[in-house]
Amino acid sequence: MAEPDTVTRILDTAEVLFAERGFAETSLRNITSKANVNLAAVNYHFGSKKALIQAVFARYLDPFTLRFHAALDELEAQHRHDGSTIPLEELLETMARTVLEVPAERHSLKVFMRLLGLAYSQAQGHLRRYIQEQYGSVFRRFTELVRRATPELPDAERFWRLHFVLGTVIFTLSGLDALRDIAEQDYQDHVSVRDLVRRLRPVVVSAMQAPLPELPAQEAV
Amino acid sequence: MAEPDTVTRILDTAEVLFAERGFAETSLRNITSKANVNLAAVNYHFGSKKALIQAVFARYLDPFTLRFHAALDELEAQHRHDGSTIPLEELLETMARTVLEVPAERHSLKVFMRLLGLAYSQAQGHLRRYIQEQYGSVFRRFTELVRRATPELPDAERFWRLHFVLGTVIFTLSGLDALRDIAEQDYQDHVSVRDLVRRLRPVVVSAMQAPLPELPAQEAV
DNA sequence: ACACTGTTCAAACGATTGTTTCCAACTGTT
DNA sequence: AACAGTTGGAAACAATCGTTTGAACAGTGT
Repeated sequence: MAEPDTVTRILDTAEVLFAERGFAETSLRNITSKANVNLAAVNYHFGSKKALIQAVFARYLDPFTLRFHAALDELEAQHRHDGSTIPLEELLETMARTVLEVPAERHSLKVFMRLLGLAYSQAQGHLRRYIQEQYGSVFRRFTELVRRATPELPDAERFWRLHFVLGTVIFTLSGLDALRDIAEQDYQDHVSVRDLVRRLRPVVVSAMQAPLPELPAQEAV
Repeated sequence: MAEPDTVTRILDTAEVLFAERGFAETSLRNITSKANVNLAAVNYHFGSKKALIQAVFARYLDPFTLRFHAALDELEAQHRHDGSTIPLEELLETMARTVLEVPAERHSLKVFMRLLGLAYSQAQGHLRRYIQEQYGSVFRRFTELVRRATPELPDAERFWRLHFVLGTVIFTLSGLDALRDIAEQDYQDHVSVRDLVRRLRPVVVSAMQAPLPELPAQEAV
């Protein structure tokens, strides 16, 4: 088998170690020694550790945004000539399918989700800002379609609910290994990622379609 | 005003810095200089940085478990003499009330939630293990009550759904500041923590009561 | 007065971090 | 074959990390 080139070996090793231990807890020496490349290679090829982290994300997110845009194009085309709005279930289904599809090619979904979870829980959130700036457009397109699919929801309410379910998905899938251990020993429940997605589906839909909250209690202190 | 003692000053400063920047990214020198105590004070009073982190959690979780046990006692007593089972909404309501109540006294709920989020997203999860071991009993008691409140759910399904909503709550409240910024500038929506809890209520209830997923791939091996 | 306790302090320890330097090895063009 | 430019590698860089040390300090009891 032909050895992958240095850049690829670094990325492959880095994403696994980052996912396992976090960014600050993973040293460049850790990565380079496990990847069998020289320590200086990271700074040579990527410039800095921070740039390496962003490169790891880009390798997942670039193909994801591409495919997701394509999938949304197709979805919109289907519903254009009959003039119907895309139902919420189809939107969520499309997103789920794309998320499952992308890393399945070469990388691991578990790693991808763990990285996303880390990015969002990251301290001052300069990673979250990077993701928001770099990939915010596809997210805005998605939310606009969700808006048309759920006209009964006030804009602010929909915004929060989308983040509620985002939390559910990222939290669950990024902590998958630990949760799976507990589930197996407590309930003899052997669950795959696809099982989990199947379990998530009705929960997410119900969450989005939940009744509106009662009117805000008297604000002001 | 009387200066709090050294231990308290360290804890007060540490929890804020940990919540802002994470555990690995916050150095002891950072904490001690801001708290106006000597660097060696941390190792003297707590033994190690890891022990300090656990102490920060204990200061939140110890009073929480105490009050939550008491609240559940009261709830069970109310429903004992009329023989009814405690409805899910009341269970969730009680938990929410306790969570809001505890840090309100002296510390910040935002900090508490951020710490919880960090603990769960933490790498190898030795913090999660610590929390699980130290405070697992109150969580098990709660899940057992939820079990009686939702007899129609298979055990495994309820387990996963509880973690789904746990993800929603922790993810949302721990990333509150960043999300609030976006919400305000995009929707002129000024939310307080209590607003968010009000918004969470119907979503969480609907998520727990969502229809069962379509037929399992292969349940019960 | 002394000894004993718990606490604070400045200084240093060894280890590890991200990054840079300098030279050898290689690649492709002339 | 000779050169120029790119890539690889071992070593060193300065900075920062958590932790330890030993002395000074303040009370308390005898």
